[in-house]
Amino acid sequence: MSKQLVIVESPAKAKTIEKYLGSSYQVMSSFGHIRDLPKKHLNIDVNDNFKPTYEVSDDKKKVVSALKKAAKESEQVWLASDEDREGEAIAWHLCYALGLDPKTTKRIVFHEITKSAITEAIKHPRVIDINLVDAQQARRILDRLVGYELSPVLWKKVRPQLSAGRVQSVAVRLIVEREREINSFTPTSEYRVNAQFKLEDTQLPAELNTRFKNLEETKEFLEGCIGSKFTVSKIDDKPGKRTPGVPFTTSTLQQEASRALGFSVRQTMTLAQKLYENGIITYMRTDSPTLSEQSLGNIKDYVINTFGQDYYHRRQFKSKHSSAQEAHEAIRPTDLSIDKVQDEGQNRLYNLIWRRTVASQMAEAKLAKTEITVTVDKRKELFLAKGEVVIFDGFLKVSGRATKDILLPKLSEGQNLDYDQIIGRQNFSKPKPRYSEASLVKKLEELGIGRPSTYAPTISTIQNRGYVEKTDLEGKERPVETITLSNDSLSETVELENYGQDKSKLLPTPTADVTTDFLMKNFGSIVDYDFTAKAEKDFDLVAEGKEKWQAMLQKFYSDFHELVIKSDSVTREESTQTRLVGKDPKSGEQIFARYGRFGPMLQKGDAADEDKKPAFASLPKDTTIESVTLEQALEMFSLPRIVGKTDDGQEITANIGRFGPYIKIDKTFISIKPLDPLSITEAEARTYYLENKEKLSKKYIKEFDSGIKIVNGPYGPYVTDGKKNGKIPKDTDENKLTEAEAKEILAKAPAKKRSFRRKKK
DNA sequence: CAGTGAGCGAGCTTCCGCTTGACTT
Repeated sequence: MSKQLVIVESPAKAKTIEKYLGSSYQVMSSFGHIRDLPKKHLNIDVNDNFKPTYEVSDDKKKVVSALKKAAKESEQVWLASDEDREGEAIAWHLCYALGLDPKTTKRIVFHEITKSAITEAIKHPRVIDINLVDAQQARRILDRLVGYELSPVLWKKVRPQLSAGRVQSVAVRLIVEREREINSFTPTSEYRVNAQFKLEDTQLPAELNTRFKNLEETKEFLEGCIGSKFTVSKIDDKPGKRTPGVPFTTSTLQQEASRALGFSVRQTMTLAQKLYENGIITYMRTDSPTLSEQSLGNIKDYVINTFGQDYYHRRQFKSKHSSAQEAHEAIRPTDLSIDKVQDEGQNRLYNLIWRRTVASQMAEAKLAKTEITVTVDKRKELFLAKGEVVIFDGFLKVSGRATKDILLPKLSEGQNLDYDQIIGRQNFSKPKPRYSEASLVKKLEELGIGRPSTYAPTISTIQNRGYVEKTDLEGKERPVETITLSNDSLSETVELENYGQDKSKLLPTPTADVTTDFLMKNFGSIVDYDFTAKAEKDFDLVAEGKEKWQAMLQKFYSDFHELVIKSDSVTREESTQTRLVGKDPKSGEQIFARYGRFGPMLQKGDAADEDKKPAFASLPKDTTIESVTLEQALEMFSLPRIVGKTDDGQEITANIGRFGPYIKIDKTFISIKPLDPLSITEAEARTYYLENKEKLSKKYIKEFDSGIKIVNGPYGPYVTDGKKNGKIPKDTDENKLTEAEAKEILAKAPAKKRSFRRKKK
């Protein structure tokens, strides 16, 4: 029995390829990387040419032993991991884990999963490209060095458990700097003027080609309009066009799914993974917009058969980003005749992919654009009316992009017009927008930072480490001045406009501010926006065999490590941005604002004073280390504040704690976000107390005499004895559960996992 | 979740990139 073993990265891929290759081939998958640097410790000997220690990852032990067994039973092994840096390294690691010779083992690659591509690949095997492997090792080791030398500096200088890395620290920096830009932004305003001209049975809306600096200039213009003659001076007809979008890559799919469907980056990837596993779409982690020749042919047939020859237009695509490795093709349907999938979320995403793919091979939409110019005889400014009508829909037939025709009325040059009304309205400038998950991914891709498989995890990491919070922001109101000309008389009004609302945006926490400042000051070269791009150039030199990876790393590391050593002399006072706010008039003690172990805080008294422990308090709402005043600080030290009594006579106190403002009744803490403990009234506090009581009454379904409780938890009802929790089976009614049954569930439940909570004093 | 924060010091934390489950009590 002569067997051929082909090893790919993805199990879904393995299934498809096996079909194409026939029975003498067995196709297995490695499930991605199989060996890595162990998580604990650096595992790189910086004194011995950066010698790495690799080991088979825990979760890959089973996979590796299965592959080993299959390899032994095979006559020939074919390493078919992806054709990129990581894929080459996977092939190389496989050689070591399976006991194969990396110099002779057959290595094959293909960019698309089609029968012809795969049989062609089998005909042209090569051996592992060790230069490409070395480029991957350089990338891997550099990331480990940066991550594992920089993070401990943060533990010491800023706060434990923090992390830093080539990708995440830049992502955080982007968000921090954008927020600062927004906060220091002062809106300016200008005045736009819009006219409605009267026609027999319709109106002509037009906007003035000039914007005025202030209300006076606007008023002067409108006064000049009184008694003026308005004349159609020019009617300009121009052709226009619209082009379809490029087939999806991971990043553009995430952006479009967010824009059109409101999906988070993670949601999109989970749904896409399902579609891929079911064979509905091609691989979803790709940086290439390229369509395979075979799929181009299929789309061509589909478009011509469905819409006709006029609607077809062939286009092929290449990535604009130099960092792209293009090991896969674009994300597209595997079979265009599938137009629906069962699951609703998957179906919505699939629809997006289907439409984008087909539209990319369709003709441009043709538009007829019209611009009508209206002159005002006493003024040099012009009114412009713009119209746009689709005369050939082309790709718009399937793209799903809404287009609205703006049809202008038929007019002739020289024709005079009367106005119905002319309105001048104040218009404020806006700061750059905050980053959303999707726009952050877009920015990172532009900078060449991160890879398709890491966008979603990176967004999770910066949130889990407490650098970023996904937040909705309430808007504020501001007055907007409007001046209207109607029937030759002017009237001024002031309206209120809502501005500054934001939904699901990434906001930096104080931790992000302090950490970014620290990194910028002491490790500027690492958080530089070009750091990755520069490193990539070096990796390319290694991949081309022009430089040894050890030499490349040595150059990087000697500079980097020096920064690490130098950073040791930064005082905690500096890294925590300690600021003297003032003196307590009562005790004369100094009050500081600074960044503490749990975020920004206030400190009264000097820590160096051995006799007296300093007092601590939270920062008041909407203040920062820089902005908090002495008055505000003193108020915070007056907390906790006695608010009053509950109707059953218990004392209510209010304070701010780790999780924000709260009230306390006996031993119960109740969060009062967004209220302020300094201003909450007794009545408000009582309402919170009652609501809390009601919630608690619903939490416990039943309590047995033995102390065993049936509780309504966030994942469904469960049984607890205080030490262990047990899940109630779905087919059991929690309301009818007997004590004996509850005990049985508890007996079977696994011991509570050890939590990593901090030890209490 | 649970209402801290100095300092002392034990022992812990941490990177990026490639894959898919397991499944929260």
